[in-house]
Amino acid sequence: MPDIHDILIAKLASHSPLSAEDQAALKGLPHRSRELAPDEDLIRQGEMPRVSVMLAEGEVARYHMLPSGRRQYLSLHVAGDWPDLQSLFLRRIDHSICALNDGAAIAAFQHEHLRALAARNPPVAHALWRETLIDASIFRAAITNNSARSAKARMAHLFCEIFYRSKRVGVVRGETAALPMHQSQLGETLGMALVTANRTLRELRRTGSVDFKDGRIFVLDWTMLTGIGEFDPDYLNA
Amino acid sequence: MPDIHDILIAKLASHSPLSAEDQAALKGLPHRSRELAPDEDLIRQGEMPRVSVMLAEGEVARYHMLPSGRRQYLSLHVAGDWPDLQSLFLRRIDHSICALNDGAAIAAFQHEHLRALAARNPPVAHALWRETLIDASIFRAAITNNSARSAKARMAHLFCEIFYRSKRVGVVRGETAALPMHQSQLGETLGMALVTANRTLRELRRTGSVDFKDGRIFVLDWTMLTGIGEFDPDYLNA
DNA sequence: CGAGTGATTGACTGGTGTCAAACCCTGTGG
DNA sequence: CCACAGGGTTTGACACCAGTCAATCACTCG
Repeated sequence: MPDIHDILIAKLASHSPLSAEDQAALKGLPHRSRELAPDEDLIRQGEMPRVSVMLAEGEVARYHMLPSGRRQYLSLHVAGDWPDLQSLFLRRIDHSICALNDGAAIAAFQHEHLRALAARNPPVAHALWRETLIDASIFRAAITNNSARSAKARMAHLFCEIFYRSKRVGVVRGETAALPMHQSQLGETLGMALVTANRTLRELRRTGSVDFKDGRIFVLDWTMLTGIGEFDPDYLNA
Repeated sequence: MPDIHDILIAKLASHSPLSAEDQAALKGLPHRSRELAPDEDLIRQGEMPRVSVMLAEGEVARYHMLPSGRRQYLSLHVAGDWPDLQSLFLRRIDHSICALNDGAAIAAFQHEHLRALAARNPPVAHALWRETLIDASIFRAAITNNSARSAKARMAHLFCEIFYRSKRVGVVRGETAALPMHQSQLGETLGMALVTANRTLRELRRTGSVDFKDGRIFVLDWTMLTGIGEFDPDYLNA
């Protein structure tokens, strides 16, 4: 497993300036690492966690569970992401987070340690705060994607986002990125039925811009794909 | 116009503990107040604002503008909300915010003042941070609403949320709350065409649980309405 | 080789979008 | 005071996209 603190600092430094002193303070943060079993819930809707985790490896997803049993995925996370940093200042968490397959490893940081560090080190606080704001920005993009775009554009946009974010943290191999989901889960992310997800994927394949199989995205024509999905990465950088 | 600092402190104190000292510090924050013209954009997509605003009165909405010209509303805001606190730590803002009608008044706080106060006063920082996290929680609810619910449930859920949030800040008169939108805008919020919004509203009226006209929601049967919309306010409190 | 899971396709139905017209209300001007 | 214009709402007709049901195919695993 790669070094937790390296990932942590690389991620925060990628959007927020951190002095050597700030970085040292982050390195001093105690944490507990562990691997997640496939499908294991890291946090469940309604819980009041006392730790926040950074994803060190693999992919996890946030989701809502509706009364009907229908699952709605809210966002996907790659190495360096803090999928539940939201819980640092929310009493009760409104969603669950699960590992998508068997490669996920996390580092858990106690809320009290994070809060104490944030209180005495404003640059670190700002970096973590910004991390949660970029999350919010991704949520906004998802509202628009699932509400205002055609099925084809929606799926293309999702592929673009995951590929782009994976590339930024260096987990893209060649022109393929991991998206360890089944087509039914793709549907539960994009707000469409399994059969529609399958047919939409067929349409996307026909364009020659992208493929998706065995839980991986294969980008064949990035320019075309971003065009179909109206993808503009501005919202990710912030 | 009501006193800005009263609204500010009431709102933050409603979810975060603030000592007398914290409250005094907030009262010391300089700000500029002004009214917004109907449809006036408070912030535009792509800008890099140097202030964040708290809404003192009226209603404003965030939205994305798509290349096609289609508008997607992301969230609605009532008195006490900080619709663009997100910009405090985001370089470039990915969405616009506009006044919905002619009653909106705002108080603008300079980013540097907010950051300085947050740096030297952790409880205030936490309160503001939490404010942005509750925002994110509302975004998540919108993803699920627009992706996984029927048109009828979707609209009912929106009405519930606006009514509930309006009630919490004391702007509900009788059993009606302001939602100063046309049906076409309702559609652009819920991801449906104008005609569908109109027909969905007709269905909701038939249930006898709610009415919507002249930019106001009329709640006739709260229990039925929350049932139709699967509304659970947990995500708002946090 | 059979069982099980996920992907794919077909047939059918129902919901949603588009186009278009009629209606309602309000403000304006003759 | 009435005629008219304009914006918003409501309704109808119709096409089409998307959901459901169901069967088949492909692949892996025991």
